Amino acid sequence: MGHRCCSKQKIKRGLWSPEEDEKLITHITTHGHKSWSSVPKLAGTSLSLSWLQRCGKSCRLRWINYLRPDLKRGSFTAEEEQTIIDVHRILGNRWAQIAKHLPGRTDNEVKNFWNSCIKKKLISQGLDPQTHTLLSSHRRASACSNISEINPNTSSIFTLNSQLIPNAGMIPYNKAQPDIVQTNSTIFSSEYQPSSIISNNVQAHDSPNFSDFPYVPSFGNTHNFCSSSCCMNPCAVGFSENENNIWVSSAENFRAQGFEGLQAQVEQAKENKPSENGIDDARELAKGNPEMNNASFESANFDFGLLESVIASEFMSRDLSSMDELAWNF
DNA sequence: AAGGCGTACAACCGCAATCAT
DNA sequence: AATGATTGCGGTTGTACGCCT
Repeated sequence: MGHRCCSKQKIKRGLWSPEEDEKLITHITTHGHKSWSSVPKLAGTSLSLSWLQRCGKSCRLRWINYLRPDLKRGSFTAEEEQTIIDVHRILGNRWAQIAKHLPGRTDNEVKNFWNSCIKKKLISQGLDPQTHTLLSSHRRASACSNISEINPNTSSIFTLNSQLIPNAGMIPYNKAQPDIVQTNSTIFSSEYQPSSIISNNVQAHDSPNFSDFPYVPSFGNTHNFCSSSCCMNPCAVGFSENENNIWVSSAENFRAQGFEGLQAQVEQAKENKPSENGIDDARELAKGNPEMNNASFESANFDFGLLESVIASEFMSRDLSSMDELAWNF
């Protein structure tokens, strides 16, 4: 066994001893590492010790993951954890890329933390750790069988459904400021202040004419997001063309149509193009149908953390040419 | 006290990309 | 251009350690 690069040599494996660490640190800090394959032979000689019986690959890994002076040791903070989740939602298992957003952390560390902690946490919240969407079992469990029972006081013809995750950073809608989405992050409050929201997972439970209706127009200034009838996981989110509107889709719709399909629907509605999915109705609403604008949305809840993260990913794809250029300003 | 088990994390492996010749 | 060496990466394994019975 052993590495091909050093199969002829007497190579030690397993955990590193303090002496081995010392040899490697001394060598790297004084000579650097021009070639990792030559490091083992050179390391130790300056201390009049025997050469390091490790292969270059092992030396490199030990230095990068453990001995580098700029590493941040200790447990991950809540902010780091959230960053990992957010970037993972965008990039997937690209640990090296994710680690670049966490100064002092290595890809190995991030990967281990993901596998040992975050993964389990997401699963316990009913989220698929790979797709970040609601697991099918939880989706079924959270589905509302009778919305009017849950929210008997609402007069709304629509109920916007979502699951509410604790500590997701939700702040109640502020009537004085007509932007409907507020979070405790800077993404919405400083950069974008959307004035309305479009959803294509709205259930028009009182009107059979709107049974497959895909959009909801402006919420207006008098509605909030602070009550409790819910079953939608807003997994796909995007901005409309003028960036005053956000559209939100359920996990089901996202899978069925993909991001671009949903965005196309929104754009189609804005351009007055009829479609087979009730877009004519959406168009009328978007133009300001007063009956619809009077609809109450007192029953809507959102997972703002998730919403924010998905929108963040939309920022990335719009503003940056490459995933590698992700720049975070939290 | 000792063995079993689960967890966290360090380290290894194989592969692909990149570099040097 | 071809080829071997090196580097970087993600998946997987191994090991130390704490907890429980």
